[in-house]
Amino acid sequence: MPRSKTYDDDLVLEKAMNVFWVHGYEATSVRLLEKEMGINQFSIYASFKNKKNLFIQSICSYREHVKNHRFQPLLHENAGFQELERFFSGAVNANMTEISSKGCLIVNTAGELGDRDSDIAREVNQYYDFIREMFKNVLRNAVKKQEIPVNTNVEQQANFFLGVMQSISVASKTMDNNQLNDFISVALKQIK
Amino acid sequence: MPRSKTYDDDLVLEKAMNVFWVHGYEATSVRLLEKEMGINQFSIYASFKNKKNLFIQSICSYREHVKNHRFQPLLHENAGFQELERFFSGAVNANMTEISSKGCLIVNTAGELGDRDSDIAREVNQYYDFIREMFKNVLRNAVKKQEIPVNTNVEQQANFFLGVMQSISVASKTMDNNQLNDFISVALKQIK
DNA sequence: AACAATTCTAAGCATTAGCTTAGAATAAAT
DNA sequence: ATTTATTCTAAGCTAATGCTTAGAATTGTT
Repeated sequence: MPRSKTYDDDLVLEKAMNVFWVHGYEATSVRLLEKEMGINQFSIYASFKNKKNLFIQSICSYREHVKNHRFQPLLHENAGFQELERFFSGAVNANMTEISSKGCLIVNTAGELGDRDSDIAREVNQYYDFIREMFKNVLRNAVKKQEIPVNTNVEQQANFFLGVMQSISVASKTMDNNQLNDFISVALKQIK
Repeated sequence: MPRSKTYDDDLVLEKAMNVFWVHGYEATSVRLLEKEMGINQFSIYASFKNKKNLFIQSICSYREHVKNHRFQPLLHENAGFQELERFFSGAVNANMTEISSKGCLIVNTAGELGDRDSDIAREVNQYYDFIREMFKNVLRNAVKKQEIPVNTNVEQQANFFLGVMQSISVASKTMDNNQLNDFISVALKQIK
């Protein structure tokens, strides 16, 4: 009986996610959102309640985006150190191809909002916990495969690489590629 | 002949710096600034031209602040690896004492604005260049003192520690102290 | 064909943003 | 004491912010 929507929620959400990714939360206006999403303000609020909720859903959308496009090799059952190496060098190359790096949406958010908003902070922490567990699993596999020493402190190394990931997000905005390669090169060889 | 000012430019600038440090650039309104600086909007614009210029001068103020309060041991003629260790563990402890870490104003700025504004980006890069040179000097000293191997790639390690510094700024907002200690512990022992 | 449920358009709401201005207050120089 | 240059107060400017609303348009169902 009702009139049907002329847009797809997931599709416009992904476009919103990209706007937040480029401009950050505060600097993204609803006017800009309706322009980039291709729908009216009314529709935005009808589908996503308000700006903050749209942002939180954008974070979820980003999480999926990144699981499919960046973390996939690391999420394989037997992913080890080789996959970890490829992941970080891939992260640097990804920044090289773009004119100015957007960094990681979640890291950007943590930097911009800190824990000022508890709902958003919760999403950030969930994301980090997920990545820490992913790294831990990869490192355990790497030990099994004898790619890294058996006495490796997996928890410690996972926290280290979580920090490295955050650093790449920020550093890719100011460092050039040689500097970035220096950074991940040192970060990776320390474990051997 | 003129009426004399009732406030000190440097003093209110430092207060402005602190507001930007806590809230970031966009989220800091001129109303909030006049409240925290203790002077009227007119006086702000008379003394600092506009918000952006006030921000840039705040960055300079921060640079001095940090040279005197954080980098001083590293800027000593013969500062070596011991000073580097103390610097990073001190950075973690500084975050521990505060309820929620503010991070580093410059790293926050790089994260929030990227290179969207070229004037601000220039200040950020100047700051990073300064720190890279400082690290290089410290590392050269550390080699001389035989605290680290003679074949250390100083340029590479300097870029690494520049990344580490940026990471601490971001990570201190979400990681707890054990996690942060894991991070700098790995970052430091790799050079041995 | 008429109905009913929902989407869309476009205008408008109050609030806040960065910034400016007119005029009173002040203090050093004459 | 008057002048004069400057600072300060307080009000107000335009534009943008997040969000809402009234009403026209559209669609599947009856």
